[in-house]
Amino acid sequence: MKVDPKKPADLSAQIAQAIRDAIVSGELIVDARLPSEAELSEQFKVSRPTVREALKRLAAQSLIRTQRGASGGAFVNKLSFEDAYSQQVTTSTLLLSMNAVSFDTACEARYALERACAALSAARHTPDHLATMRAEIYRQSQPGLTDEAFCASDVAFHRALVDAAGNPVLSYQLAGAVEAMQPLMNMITFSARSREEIIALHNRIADSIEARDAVAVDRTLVELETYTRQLAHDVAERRRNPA
Amino acid sequence: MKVDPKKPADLSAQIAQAIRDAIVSGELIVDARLPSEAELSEQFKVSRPTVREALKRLAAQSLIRTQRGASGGAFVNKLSFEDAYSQQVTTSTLLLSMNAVSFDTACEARYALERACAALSAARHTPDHLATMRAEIYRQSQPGLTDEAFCASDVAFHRALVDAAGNPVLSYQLAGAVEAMQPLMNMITFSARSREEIIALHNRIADSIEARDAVAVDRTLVELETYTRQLAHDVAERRRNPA
DNA sequence: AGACTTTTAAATGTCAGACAAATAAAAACT
DNA sequence: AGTTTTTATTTGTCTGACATTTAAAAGTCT
Repeated sequence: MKVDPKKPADLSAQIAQAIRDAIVSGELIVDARLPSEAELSEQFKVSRPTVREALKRLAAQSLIRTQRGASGGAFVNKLSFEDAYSQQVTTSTLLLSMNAVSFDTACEARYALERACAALSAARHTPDHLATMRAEIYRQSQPGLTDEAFCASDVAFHRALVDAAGNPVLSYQLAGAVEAMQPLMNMITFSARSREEIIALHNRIADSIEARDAVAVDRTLVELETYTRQLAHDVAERRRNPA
Repeated sequence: MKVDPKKPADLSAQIAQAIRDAIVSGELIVDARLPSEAELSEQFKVSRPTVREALKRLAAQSLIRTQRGASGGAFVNKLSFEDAYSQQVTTSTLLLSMNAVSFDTACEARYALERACAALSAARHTPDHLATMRAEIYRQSQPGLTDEAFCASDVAFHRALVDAAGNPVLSYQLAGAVEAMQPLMNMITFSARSREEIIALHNRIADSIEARDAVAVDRTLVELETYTRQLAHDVAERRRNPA
């Protein structure tokens, strides 16, 4: 591992990249201990603060963890689905908020992805998943629920639907997309009437899942997408022209 | 923004989180300039190296960019789809390699996601996307292509298929999943016979896209998934029992 | 000998101060 | 007015030091 002192990038960025490459390529395996900061600064011929900046970059990506004390140091971190998931949520959320992604675009993506696992969820769901979905539907039907709480429960419902597919890779990818949409969803004020409608659709989805009827799940998700986009459209219309 | 000196986390992690929160909440908007490192170290009552470690953490997530010189400093970065995409690829790749995700699981996720945008791609593709797909198919048919190059072209083909959906959010989510699978795919040695088969399927996909026949695209993707998994299964079998 | 306590060494976390390098704005000079 | 020079600001890097944590080694007592 070397660094090029005449490259434009910062030394700490170069060092971070060198170590990152070593991890991705498998040269450094999970739980392997990196050389100490003092040793790294010798190897790379830079000062300790520079090495530390590089290590913090890697820590920010959950690629390493550090431990103090004797026999401490920096260790290659086993990237868990949860770590990856939370990173994805942060990234997706910012991406949506910073790039003026329209509600329609985000919504379309979300439901397209969700429909991708509907068939698997119908086939493989366990009683657990179904129970979670029913519980969230019940919560959604409680009167006096704030819009935020309603949306949060909506996210939990769809999360359960995705998890029911029993594929952790799918869960990690989709849950991020679904959760990232929550801020956009929160901009919608749900009338009592629209909540009823959504809950009815959720019930149909749960029923279809229980009946292992993939086609019905898909059809209902399409309806839910259409309805959600209609709601957003109405909100936008009312904001433009408050009658 | 404050930090709690008796919290377990490192000061630099706390400061990074405080600034991250300010960005996510919209308190700091895109292209806003953060206070200089000297000012931040005063505000947070920590030294400059500690502030710098915090800033490097944020830079690693593409949340800020820094510029040297007068009127330089750290600026809130507009997270581009490309930045988000490359982060996702890194994360997904590591996730697959570190968690012993089976080929079947990853493959299932990949094709489930890809089929999610097949209908949109059939409906919305431009001549550009189709041309890219055809070009990659042509490249795949060249003799003497290494397995790595064949896989890379495969990724490019599927990338074009996903992009044809015309939804950048979908592209960002899916392309990461597809690309992350490449290392797993590279473990397969493609015989001349299997390449032919895959190219034939690619051709059928391109034809179906051109005909805007969503059902045919979906059906062919299912075939391709089945075939890919069969290939991987054969490879595993041959490795276990080299006849 | 065995269990408990103390010491020690190694490592990260933090700090202070300094200089280098880049860069834009201000000043000086045609 | 246009060009060059100077200057101030800010990040990038280095050196050296001390604080804190932690596991292992050494010591001590029963």
